[in-house]
Amino acid sequence: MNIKFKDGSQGQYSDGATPFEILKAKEPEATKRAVAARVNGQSVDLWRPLHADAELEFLTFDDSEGRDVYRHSSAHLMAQAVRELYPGVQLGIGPALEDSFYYDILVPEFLTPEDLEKIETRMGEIAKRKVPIQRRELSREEAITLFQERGEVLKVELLQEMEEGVSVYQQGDFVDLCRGPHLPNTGYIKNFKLLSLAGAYWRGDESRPMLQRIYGTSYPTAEQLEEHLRRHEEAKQRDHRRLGKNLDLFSFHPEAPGTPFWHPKGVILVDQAVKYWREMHTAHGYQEIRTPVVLSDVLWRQSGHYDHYRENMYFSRVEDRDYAIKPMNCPSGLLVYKTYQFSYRDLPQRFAELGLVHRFEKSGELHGLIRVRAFTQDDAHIFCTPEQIETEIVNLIGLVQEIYRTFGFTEVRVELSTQPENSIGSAEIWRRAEAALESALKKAELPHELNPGEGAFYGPKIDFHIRDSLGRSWQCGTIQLDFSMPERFELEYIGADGERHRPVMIHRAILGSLERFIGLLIEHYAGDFPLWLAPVQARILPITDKQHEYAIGVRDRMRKAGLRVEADLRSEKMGYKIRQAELEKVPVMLVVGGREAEADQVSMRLKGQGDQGAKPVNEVITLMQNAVERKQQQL
RNA sequence: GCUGGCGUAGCUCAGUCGGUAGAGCUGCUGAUUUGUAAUCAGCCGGUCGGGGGUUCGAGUCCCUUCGCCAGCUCCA
Repeated sequence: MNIKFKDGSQGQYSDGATPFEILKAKEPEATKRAVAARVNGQSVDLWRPLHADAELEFLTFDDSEGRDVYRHSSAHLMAQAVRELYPGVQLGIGPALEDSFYYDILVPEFLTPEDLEKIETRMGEIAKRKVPIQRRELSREEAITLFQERGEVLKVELLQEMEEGVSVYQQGDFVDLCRGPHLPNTGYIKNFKLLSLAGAYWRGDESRPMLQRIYGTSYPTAEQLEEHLRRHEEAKQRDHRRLGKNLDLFSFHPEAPGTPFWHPKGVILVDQAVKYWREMHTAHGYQEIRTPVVLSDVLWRQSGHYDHYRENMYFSRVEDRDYAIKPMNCPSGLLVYKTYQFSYRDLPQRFAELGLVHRFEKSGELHGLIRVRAFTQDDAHIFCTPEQIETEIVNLIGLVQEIYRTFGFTEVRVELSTQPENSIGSAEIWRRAEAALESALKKAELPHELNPGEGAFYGPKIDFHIRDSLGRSWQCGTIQLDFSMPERFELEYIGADGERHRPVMIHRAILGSLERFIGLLIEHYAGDFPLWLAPVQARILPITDKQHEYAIGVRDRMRKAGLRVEADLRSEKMGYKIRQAELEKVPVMLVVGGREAEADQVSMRLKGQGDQGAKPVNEVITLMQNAVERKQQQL
């Protein structure tokens, strides 16, 4: 048979040759790196015999597909070790992740970290034996019998939902239901580490039993494994909860779980972000409103929140009347709109609101600033005619991107979420709304993923996601198109024809939650904020107390110039004061000794960059003002 | 909410087998007057998350409750 290779070459091989044999004949050295093959675009085992002409490619750990094979086989190796060590276990599923793998296992006894060590040791033994990993293709019936005999009820359940023609992989006594491909033998898995242990519902369903999920990672070389663990350690250092405490930005207290207490430095961060946000919104034709936090339950019944969002809401009852604490700002926006009589000439109307909303979250879902129970949405509701939808949304996408860029976020994932099960509005309305969002995304040339069934209950949405330090992705911005609320609240505008028409409503947030956004911002910059955001922009460090008066003078001049400046007047050595300022991540340190005081100068030291030499005070002020003005990432 | 883990001084953490709670940093006082990442000395600081129990005796063992962490589920 004739085999074509990716490099353009081709060769003749006898029928039944495996990719491994072909590679060995062609390029013996490369067999060490190959983990799987791709035949006519489909990934297969290196030991799968070929029987027809084909295009052949080899996958290594450097390909994401090859990495998945490596991790997937690692998961099998781990499962094999667990089965050998703990009788009576049942396997769930065990896929590869981006840079790790896991296996969900039903274990009669709870595993402990010590168990992980035992499992690791056993994995090492099995790997050393280089146990061949073999594929077998079975009928569904045969597979069900096989797993039933082995007491693998979970696998049988999976099989019952699968199509005819399945494959299993066997290594020694261990058999697993799996599509593959896999490594040729367990000896390929050389460097691995089991990372953590957690519960996970079987098939992600709260009502099903909880399995134990074991996470691990594996690499071909020890250096790569070390590097992975080091990166993980580093990521922990930039965790916003840790930095928030160290940098004195905010605190949490059991008296109000899930709601941050902002400290003075944290407030500066929030204020700077809001100041910029206001400038941008004014420039883009928004007007700001401010509405109540506690509103009558009658309103929430009318809006549909009572029926569709009640589990997440807080309620209050006074003087025999029921109130709800707002989980969203939209109903208030609608009430404001209704106080006006708008003509088509007045639209679009863009009402922005920094609204404090409360949403009840189950205790286990809270996470620092990123997942809280009370947060400030940088909300806005745009009321427009149906014809204006596309332009509005395309412009909005541009605004979102510009604002993210200013904060240094360049890696943003975009999703289009469509009608959920629990929703209001007719099928026709949903179809129109979804089509409108799709065409706006197309026009804006924004690559995006589809997230079916994840829209808001009143309309589909475009979501913007940002990753945290540990690689978890969080929704920030959102653009939601809503034909239903205007209907429910009977909004109107007067058209060119003199008749009453119904406007369309766009709900949108860019930062999403101020709290979440600041949390992600802290992690993004690892606390090293650009000058315009830094809570303390400069600290003046006099060498002896002879310069105190001069230092205070410089500090006050800089403050009058609009800069956030402190002076460290403690009787400490320079090295100590610098160390403190560096640890507190103050971007600019200004050392003043006798020489500087004499010449109206300061010695400028930049955080992480060291001494920049003496400069006139006015020059430093101008330099810093410019960096703030331009929102420079670096001074 | 669920599964598992963790709560000791303001912070980071020790505390063995159940036998009188410890260190460093911070803070305070004093000395020191310092030139680019830790000057020295002394002092203060604790209902061991809360409540209950076992015990002659509990930071340590048991129950319960609150909070936090990882993951699951759910969401900005």
